[in-house]
Amino acid sequence: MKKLIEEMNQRAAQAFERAGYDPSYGKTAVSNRPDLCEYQCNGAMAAAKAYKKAPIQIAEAVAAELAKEDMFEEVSAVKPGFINIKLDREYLSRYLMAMGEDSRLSASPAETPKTIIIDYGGPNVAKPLHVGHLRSAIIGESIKRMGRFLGHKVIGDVHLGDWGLQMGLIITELQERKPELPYFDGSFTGPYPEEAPFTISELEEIYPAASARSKEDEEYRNRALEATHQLQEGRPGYMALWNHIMEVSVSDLKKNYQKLDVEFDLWKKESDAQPYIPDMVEKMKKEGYAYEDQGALIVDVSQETDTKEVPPCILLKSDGASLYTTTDLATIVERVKLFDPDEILYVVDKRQEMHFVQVFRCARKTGLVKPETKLSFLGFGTMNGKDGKPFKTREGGVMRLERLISEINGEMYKKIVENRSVKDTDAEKTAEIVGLSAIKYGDLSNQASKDYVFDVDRFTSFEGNTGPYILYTIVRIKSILNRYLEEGGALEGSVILPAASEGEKTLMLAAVRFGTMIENAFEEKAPHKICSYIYELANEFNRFYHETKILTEEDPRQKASWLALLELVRRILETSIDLLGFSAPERM
RNA sequence: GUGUUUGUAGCUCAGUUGGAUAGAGCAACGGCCUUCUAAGCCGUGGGUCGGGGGUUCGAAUCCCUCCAAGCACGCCA
Repeated sequence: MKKLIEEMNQRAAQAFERAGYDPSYGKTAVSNRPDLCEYQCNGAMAAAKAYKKAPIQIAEAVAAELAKEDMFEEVSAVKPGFINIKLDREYLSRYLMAMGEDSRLSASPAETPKTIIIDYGGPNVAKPLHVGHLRSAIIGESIKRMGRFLGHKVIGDVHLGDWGLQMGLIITELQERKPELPYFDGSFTGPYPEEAPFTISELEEIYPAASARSKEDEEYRNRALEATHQLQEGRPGYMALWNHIMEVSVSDLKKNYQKLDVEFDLWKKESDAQPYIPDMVEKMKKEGYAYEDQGALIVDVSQETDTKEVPPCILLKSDGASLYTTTDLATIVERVKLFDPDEILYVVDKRQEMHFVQVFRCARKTGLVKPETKLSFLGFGTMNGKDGKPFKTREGGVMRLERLISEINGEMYKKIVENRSVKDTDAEKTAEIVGLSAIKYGDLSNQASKDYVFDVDRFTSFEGNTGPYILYTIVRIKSILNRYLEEGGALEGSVILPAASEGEKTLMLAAVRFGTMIENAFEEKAPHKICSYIYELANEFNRFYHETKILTEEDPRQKASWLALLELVRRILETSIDLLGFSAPERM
């Protein structure tokens, strides 16, 4: 369905035309001065220059034309040349009813649906998820949901790190500890044991230990590098170990992502891209893109316009092994082959931006992707503690995601039990739902690209711009709706009457903005715009709620109208939080 | 050093892509519950939008410059 603002723009354009001006000046926007008007059009001031006329003169002429439309309650031209607009109440209520009929709540589905692969997650196997993985998961999941809501085909890929040096480190450390295992015996002909020689917790302890040692012990590090290389060459014992690591690790990862309500369509990994490397490298060599430099095989990706030096892409190290870059390029080859995507979006720590600039340039230059395929990078900032430094545990270590979640849930549980008389059986479940909203909303309400302060106390608060506040508002609405239904009321076919008060109209005007908001949020890959929108909508609802006694209203048509409005607001809020990646409980 | 990002109220953040008097929340203070969840609502105080220059009817927003902080800069991922 047509969005209200589009309808208004069209009328404004016509009004400009009728008044003798170019219709392109007829752009309207939500007012930034709600005390003066609901919508504004500033086109007269822009037109003043072109037509060499006083802006107020133009504004008055256009306003006179605009006032003829029954869509508006009031149109006026003000001082320098603003055109101030108030919407007609009947028009508004009719529009809201139409919105209620629309499965997308007035958002337009994409004209040309695209296939978009989102690469988010990026955890390494054998390493526990820590807070660094949180942002990628949360932001990526939200963008995935937004894209789908707008009709795109969005494929989420976890893109596991299973092939780099960390695997060599684990193998080396394991050999150090249990040299008698057959995996290290080059003459062993198999079969290898079916049972993994470690548990997930052992694995999670092995990696950091190995990583720490490799930083101090050069000989050890070289062995790890060699093991990595041999794994990549397909040495049977190492492959068998790799399989064990994968099994143990992936099931653990799946469990953890599930807790976050983050779901990947693909559980692809770096190693899946390996088969594509030889041909890709060969092709780049043959076509003259790749050449040897200081023993390594590189592709120059610098451009004339660069304001600084962009180092070349290293395809193969001097020892012949591939790297992160190689794998990412080969992954692009694989994705193009399997899905022919219109866009590949990487939701990654912004510190990796340079790496992706190189990869994208290389992929374009060497023709890995079609010229029209978009390769985009959404870099997010660091999650800091209250001290403004990267988030750590109290002891100064890396905070595991599991622990963060359980601490938040514990905090939430305490508050719920303190404040309300929910049955104890519900409290824990509710704490999980509300806790997740606290984490996700706390993250997503900030601009993705900026660093932000993760403040447990603030995020778990029920006051202010927080997830729990939004949920509380939804629960309030649901509670009224349920009561109404229990009384035998019905929501179907209700007529939404013109706003009976300013508060109600303000709520309605906020509701109407959903469609433009969500399209813009997806366009800009900006979940925080959903947050600020629903916060505003929730505020307007709470104001309305406070001044309006809904269930005791005596006029049945008015009552039914308000409930229809509440149902619409509920749907907008619940749709929005679903797009953010969390949900609301029935009670809290 | 080069490049890049950021700098808005005591704190945490918005700012509809150049519009009117820069907004929220927290914290502080003061009101509102026999009535749909007070986990709420209403109000008060709080600002040289890092500094300076420029572009124009109009700048937190665009350009220049300086200051401060973060981050990245060839075989880690």
